[in-house]
Amino acid sequence: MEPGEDRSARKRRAIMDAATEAFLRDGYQRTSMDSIAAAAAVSKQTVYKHFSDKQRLFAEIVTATTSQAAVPVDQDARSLADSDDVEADLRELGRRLLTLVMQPRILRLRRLVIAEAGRFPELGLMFLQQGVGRSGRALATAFERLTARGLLRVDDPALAAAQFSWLIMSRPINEAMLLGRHDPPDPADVLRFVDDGVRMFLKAYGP
Amino acid sequence: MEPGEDRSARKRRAIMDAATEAFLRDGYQRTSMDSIAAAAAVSKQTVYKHFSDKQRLFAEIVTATTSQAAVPVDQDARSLADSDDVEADLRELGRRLLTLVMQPRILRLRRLVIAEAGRFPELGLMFLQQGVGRSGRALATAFERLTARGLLRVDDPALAAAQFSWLIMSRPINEAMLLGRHDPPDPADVLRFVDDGVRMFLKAYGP
Amino acid sequence: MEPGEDRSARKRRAIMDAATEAFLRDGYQRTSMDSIAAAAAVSKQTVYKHFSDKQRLFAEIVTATTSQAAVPVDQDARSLADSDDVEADLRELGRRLLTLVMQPRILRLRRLVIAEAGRFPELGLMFLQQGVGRSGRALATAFERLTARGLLRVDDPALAAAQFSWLIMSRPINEAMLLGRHDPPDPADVLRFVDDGVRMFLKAYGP
Amino acid sequence: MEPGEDRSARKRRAIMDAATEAFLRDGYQRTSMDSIAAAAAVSKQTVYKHFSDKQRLFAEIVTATTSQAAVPVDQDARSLADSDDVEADLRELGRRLLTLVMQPRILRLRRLVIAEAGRFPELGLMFLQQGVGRSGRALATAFERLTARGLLRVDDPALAAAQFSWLIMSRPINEAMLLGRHDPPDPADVLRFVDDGVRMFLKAYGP
DNA sequence: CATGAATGAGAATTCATTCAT
DNA sequence: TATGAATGAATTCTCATTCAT
Repeated sequence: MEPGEDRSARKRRAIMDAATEAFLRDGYQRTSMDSIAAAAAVSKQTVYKHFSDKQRLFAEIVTATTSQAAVPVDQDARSLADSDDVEADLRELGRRLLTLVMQPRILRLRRLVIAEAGRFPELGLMFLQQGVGRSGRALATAFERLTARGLLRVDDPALAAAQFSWLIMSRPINEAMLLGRHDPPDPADVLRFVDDGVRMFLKAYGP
Repeated sequence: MEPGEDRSARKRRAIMDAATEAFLRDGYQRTSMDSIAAAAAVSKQTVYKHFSDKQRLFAEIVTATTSQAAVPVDQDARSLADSDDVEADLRELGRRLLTLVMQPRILRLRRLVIAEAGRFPELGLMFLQQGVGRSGRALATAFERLTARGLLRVDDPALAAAQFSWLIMSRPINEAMLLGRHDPPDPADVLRFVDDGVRMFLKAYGP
Repeated sequence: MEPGEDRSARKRRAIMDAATEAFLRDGYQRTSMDSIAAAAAVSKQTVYKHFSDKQRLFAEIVTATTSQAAVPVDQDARSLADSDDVEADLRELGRRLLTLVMQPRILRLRRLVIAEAGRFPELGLMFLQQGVGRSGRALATAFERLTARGLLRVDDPALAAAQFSWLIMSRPINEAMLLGRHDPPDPADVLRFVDDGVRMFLKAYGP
Repeated sequence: MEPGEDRSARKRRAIMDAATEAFLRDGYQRTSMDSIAAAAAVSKQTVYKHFSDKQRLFAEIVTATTSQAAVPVDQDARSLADSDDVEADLRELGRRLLTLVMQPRILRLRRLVIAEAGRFPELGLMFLQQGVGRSGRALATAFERLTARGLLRVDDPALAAAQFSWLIMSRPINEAMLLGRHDPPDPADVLRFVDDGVRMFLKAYGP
C-alpha cells in the first residue's frame, strides 16, 4: 500500500460515503455533485476522476448499498429446515426478516430505487434479486425440507416462500413507502405483523 | 355556462391534464412549469393564476388522480358476500382488483407518490386510504358475511382482507415498482397471481 | 351625480386607498399592480384606465398623501405669536409638531419619498415644501412677532424657525428612518426631545 | 501571497467593488446579481460562491462601506478640547463634519440604508453607531473638557454634542435625502450652515 | 493532481403592460 | 367597460460538467 494508492482509495471511500448518505437522504435529483464533493471534503474534479458521471456514481452507490444490505436469512433458513418447533422458528425468522427489511437505510434505498426505476431499471432488478430473490430461494429450500420431514405441506416451495415473505412484509413496507416513514418499527408491531403472517401461513400449509 | 366561466374552466382543465400527464411521466422534479404551460397551450401566468405553486399544482393533480383511480371493488365485494361459489367469486374479484391496480396510470401514480412521500406525506396517506383502505373495508364486510354463512372461517375479517389483497398484489406491484414497468400485465400472469393467492387464502380460511 | 360617474369615482378612490396602503407598506418596487388591483377589488384594466402608469399612480398617491399629511401648525404658530408664556407655548407647539411628524403614516411616506428620490425628485420637493417649508414660515412669523414684543431675541426668524424644528425632530426622525421603526413614539420620549430642544432654543434666543 | 489565494481575493474584491457601485447607484431592488457579475467580469457562480445570497452580499457591502465611511472627527474633537479659540475650532470641526457627511458616497449609503431599513434594520443601527454615535461621543468629551476649562457652559455634554451635530447637518442632509441630490455641496453653503449652527450653539452654551 | 472559476443552461416565480371578449 | 388571459422579459438561484492554474 503506497501512500498514493492509499490516499486515492481513501478519497474514493469518502466520496462514496458522502454520496450514499446524500442520495439516501435527498434522492437523486436533489443531491448535487457540489454537495457531495463538499461533504466528502474533496474537490469536484476528484469526484469526476473517480466516477465519470452523476449517473455512474449513483449506480455504484446503489449497487454497493444493495449488496451490503442483502438480507442474510440464509442461516435462519437452514436452521429452520432442521427445526423441531416450526412455528417458533418461523416466527423467529419472520421477525428477523421484517426487522432487517424495515431498517431505515434499506427503506430509503428501496424508495430511491423505486423513484429512479424509470431511469435505472437494472438497479431495481438487482435490488429484487438481492432481496426477495435470495431470501426466497433459501426459504423455499427450507420449506421443501420441512415438507419432506412431514412438518409442512407445501406443494410449490418457491411460491410458498414468496407468500410467506409478503404476508409478513407487505403492509409495513407499503405503509413506509407511501407515508415516507423511515423509523425502525415499533417491536410490538413487528411481533404482531409476524404473528399474523405466521398464523395464516400455518393454517394454509401446516401439517 | 357563461362563456367567461367556461373559458377559465377549460383552461384549468387543460392545465390539469397536461400537468397530470407530465408528472406521471417524468416525476415531480423533472417536470417544469414551463413545459406544463407549453403542453397546455397556456401562458405560464395562467398556470400560476390557477395554481399558486408547483407544490400546490402537484398536490391537486395527485389528489384528483387518486380519487379518479379509487379502486371500485365495493360492488364485487357486495356480490361476493352473497356468493354461492366463493372460490369462483374470489377469483373474479381478485382479477378485477389486480387488473385495476396494475393499470399503467395507477402504477405511475403509486411510484410518484412513493418518490415524493418525503415531501408530501399527506398524499401517501390519501393514496393508502383510497386504495387498500377502501377495498379492505369492503372485503372485510364480505368475509364477515361469508363466515356467518359458514362459507369461510375468518376470525379477524380486517386482517384477512388485507392478507387477501396482498397475497394477490404484492409480487406484481413490487416488481412493477422496482423494475419501472408500467405495461398492463399479461392476462395469463394475472390469472396465475390470482389463482395462487386464492388457493392459499382458501386453504387457510376455507370452511 | 349620475350613478356611472359615481361608480367610477368610487373605484378610483378604492384604487388610491389600496395603492396608498401598499406603497406605504412595501415601497414602490415591491408593490405590484396586480396586488393593488386585487386589494381594490378591481380589474387591472380599471387601474390602468384611471392611472396610465405605475409611475403616475405612485406620483398621485404620494402627492395626495403628502398634502393630507401637511403639518398643520399654522394655528399653533399664530397663538404662539400672542403668547404670554413663551416657554410653555413653545413646548406645546413642539409636542404637536413632533407628534405629527412621527405618525407612522408620515414616517412611511418620508421613507418612501427618500427611497425613490432618485426617480421622483419632484415628490421630495413637494414633501419638503409641505413640511419644513410650511411650518417654517408659520414659525418664522411667530418668532418675528415675539421678538418685536421683546419676548425673544431672534435676528433671523427663518433660520431660527428651522433650527427650532430640527432641534426637536432631528434625532427621532433620523432614528426612525435608519432603524425602520414606524411606531408612534413613547410620549415620555416626545416630552424629553421637546424639552431639550426648547431649553436650548431659549438659552440661545430667550430675552 | 500564493497565486491561488490571491486570485480568489482579487475576485472577491472585484465583486465587492462592482456591487458597491451598483447598490449605491441603483438601490437594492434595482440591482441584479447578473449585472453585478457582469460588472465584476466574473461568473454568477463565482458571486454565489463568495456571497451565498443577495441579502448577504448587500449586508457585507453596506457594512464595509459604512466602516470605511465612519466619520473621523476624533482628532478634531481632541484638539477642540485643548482649543484656545473655541469658536474658530468649532467652525473648523463643523466644516469637516459636514463635508464628510455630505460626500456623495455617504449620502447614497444613507439613502440606501433608509430605503432598506425595513428589511435590514441592523444595517441602520450600524450606520447610526458609526456616524452620530461615534462623533457624538468624541464631541461630548470635548465639550466636557471645555466646560471644565470655563470656555463653555454645557451641563449635558452628550445632549449638547447631538444638538451641535444636528444644528449643522439637519438641513443639508434632509434636503439631500428628499431631493435626491448627491453632489458635494457648494463650499459657500457649507460655510453658511456651519456658521449659523456654531453661532446658535455658542449663544446657548457660550461662557 | 487538485482547486477555484467558468460555462451555459434551466429552474420557479414575478411583473408591467396589452389583447380579446 | 371590465375581466381573464397573454406577452415577454427579468429575477434569484442552482446544476452538471469542464477549463485553467
